[in-house]
Amino acid sequence: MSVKVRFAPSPTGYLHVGGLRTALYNYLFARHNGGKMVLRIEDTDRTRFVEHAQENLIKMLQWAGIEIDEGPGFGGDCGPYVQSERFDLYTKYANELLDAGKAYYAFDTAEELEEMRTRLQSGTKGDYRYDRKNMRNSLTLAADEVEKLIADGTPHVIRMLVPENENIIFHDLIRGEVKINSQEVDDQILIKSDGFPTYHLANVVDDHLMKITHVIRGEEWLPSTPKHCILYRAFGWEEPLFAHLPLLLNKDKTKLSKRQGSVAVEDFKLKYNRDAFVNFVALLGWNPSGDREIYDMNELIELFNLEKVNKAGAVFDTQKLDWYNFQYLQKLTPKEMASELADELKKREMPEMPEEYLEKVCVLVKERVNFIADIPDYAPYMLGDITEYEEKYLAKHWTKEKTPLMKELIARLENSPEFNYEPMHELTKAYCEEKEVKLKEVIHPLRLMITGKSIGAGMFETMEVLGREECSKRMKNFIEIYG
RNA sequence: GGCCCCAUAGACUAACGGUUAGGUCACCACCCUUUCACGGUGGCAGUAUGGGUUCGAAUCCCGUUGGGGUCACCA
Repeated sequence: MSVKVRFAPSPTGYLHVGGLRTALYNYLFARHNGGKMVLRIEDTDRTRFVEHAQENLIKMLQWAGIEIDEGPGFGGDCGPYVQSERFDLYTKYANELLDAGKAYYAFDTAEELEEMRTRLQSGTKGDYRYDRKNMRNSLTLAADEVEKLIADGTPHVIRMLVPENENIIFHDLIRGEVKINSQEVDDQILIKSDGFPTYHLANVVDDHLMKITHVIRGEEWLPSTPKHCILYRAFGWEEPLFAHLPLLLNKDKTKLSKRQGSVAVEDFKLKYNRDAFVNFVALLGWNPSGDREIYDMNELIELFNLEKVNKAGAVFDTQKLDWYNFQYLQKLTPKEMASELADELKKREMPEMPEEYLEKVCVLVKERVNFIADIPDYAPYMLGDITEYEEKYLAKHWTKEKTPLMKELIARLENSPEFNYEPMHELTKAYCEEKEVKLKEVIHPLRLMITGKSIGAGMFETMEVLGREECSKRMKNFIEIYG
């Protein structure tokens, strides 16, 4: 049987990085096995629906390079792929369970349930499960009474009838055998009083109908998997294979959440290189063995397997992500870098510059920044006039006494036949020998004049990019102020 | 609290009974050097704990401790 997996998010806002990783693993698994990737939108909670969330979800998946084979707007034989459009299906299957005596109606109000919980809580066990024997439902009420309540339009839900004292065993591809006694499983609501299904019902029905072979999802679903198993059994359907992925964690090891930093993929999209981000996320919880760190999408597909997915959660630490960004930044072409830099300039409302020039700037400083967007801060002097001279640097490397020495060097540099690295370097070295000073003695003052900062790329490379005219202007300007 | 899952350095991880426990990020030092980086070399730092099983355990089993997840008419 060919592999078919699904990513089934709720359209409740942005795409969470944890969700993206789940989607990525599903995708890698599907592609590795020549299978299909389904996108299903789980929008059964109408109160949490967010406009445009679906489009955003899809946009982010596509940005990450995750291709969808079946889903809303992607075609496929098992549609529709949006649960709110499958409404009738769930009612039909719920009724099937009702008829088979594997589900029942319940008429309890929110207050009654609340009461029930406080009552159970005060008991010895701390058991919050639905007390089916003492509540208002079709198990405790007479048949004609139930009929009447429904006919009167009394709000009601459908609950699944969990078998008593039965061991629910399922095999998880990552965790091995997991066993839970049905005593621990609640009589889960299948159909809410608004007629919509809950996640559990919709999920099981859809996974079955869509012929999903592997359910790969986050570990937070592990505790409710027995419910799903009970449903598969009640319907007499074959269960898919389950794989519960380790969670992505905050620094304090709790489930990754918004409170402790960005978790929206769109935020990362703004800052990070796509391939760097995917590479990083792929290796959070999975590793193909070996000492390599850099993998492109095709390699990830080729190497991915569920057996090597870890069991323990992984802290989402952006420090390493920054390093990945640096690695991928080095691989970009000058043109790609220049285009990013141009975008950044625009964002900062800085003057536009010729692409050719920006390319040179990027090549000059790329191994000194983790992000292209850092360049305007790292080397503002490449993108505009010098606004200040770093105080400490000035104090350390400049005194008025240096004026004659520097003036003559400036004159020679200005007249260098080629305003390039090599001749200027040679010229300056020769000058230092002649004057019997170390190269450092003149390079620091030069850097000060040209950049105003103590850090930066090689001096003559920097001057070459800036050009003869600009450098000449800056050197003269400096002498005028401090000479 | 009940149930479930998990446990290799600060972080990500390798090891699938036999290694001086390997790699990467971060941090530190040195080399390179024209400052800062890059690069190179080296360093810091780990099998939570107690028992078993075994000739031999990070690896298998049990207990303990610790952490997490989950217990909704949310997914």
